[in-house]
Amino acid sequence: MCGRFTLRTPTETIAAMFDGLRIPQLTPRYNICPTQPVLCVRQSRTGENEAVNLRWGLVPFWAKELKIGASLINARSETAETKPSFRAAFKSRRCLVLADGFYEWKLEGKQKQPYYVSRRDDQPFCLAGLWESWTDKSVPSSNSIETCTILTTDANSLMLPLHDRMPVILPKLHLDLWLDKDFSEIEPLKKLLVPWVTDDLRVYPVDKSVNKPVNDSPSCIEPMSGNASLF
DNA sequence: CCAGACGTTGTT
DNA sequence: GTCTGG
DNA sequence: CCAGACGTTGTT
DNA sequence: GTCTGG
Repeated sequence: MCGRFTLRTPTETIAAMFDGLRIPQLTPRYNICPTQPVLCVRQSRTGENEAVNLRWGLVPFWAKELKIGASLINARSETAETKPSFRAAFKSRRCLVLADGFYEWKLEGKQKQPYYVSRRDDQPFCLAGLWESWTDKSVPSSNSIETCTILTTDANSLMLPLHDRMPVILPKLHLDLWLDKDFSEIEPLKKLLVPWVTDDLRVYPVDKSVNKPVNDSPSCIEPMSGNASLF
């Protein structure tokens, strides 16, 4: 779940969400895939928020190969704080992954139909994430690579027809606590990782062109032709 | 002690 | 790096 | 998440 | 079927 998402909001709008935080220039993205750079906000060493692009798919610092990250694009919020791959990041390397919609595939007969989930007002939102830094020790003097993963939780009633899990969307009220690298009390943090229950999301089927990672255009989020929203 | 795993998803 | 299994 | 590859040799 | 790449 949550293996593809979008970020098509103008750079200035994202910056405004974080009180004018400096954001790397964005180009609209309609089909963000694992292993690609994704826009994240985290707390810097000095305690200020910073926006950075991180490779999607967390690679634990002890991993031997980068490709391990391809299977760690999501982390279960119920267990992340104890899993060897995630627990260190959960304590002190939490981040937000910026998105304004995500895709889910539903098995319909033999076909997998993609659906797009976004806010009715098309505003962006923050997904709860973890980040990690990894260095390839098999290649002397190689640079470190920073990677991230998106936390998941139970699906809400809107998503349940598609899937039993959904990404954790954090409300503005909780962003600061989630980002605080010096706060490491597990239970208060876990209480933030719950399904988004407000009714401001919409879901509709889209064309299968989103299936191919190479397709990255507004057509990915166009409602499927001849079929009004089912939700 | 050393060796080997360490994750999620969906599907069966 | 750290835990589990042998 | 889905799509696409999945192998070796020798030669250019 | 399973792994890699995007």
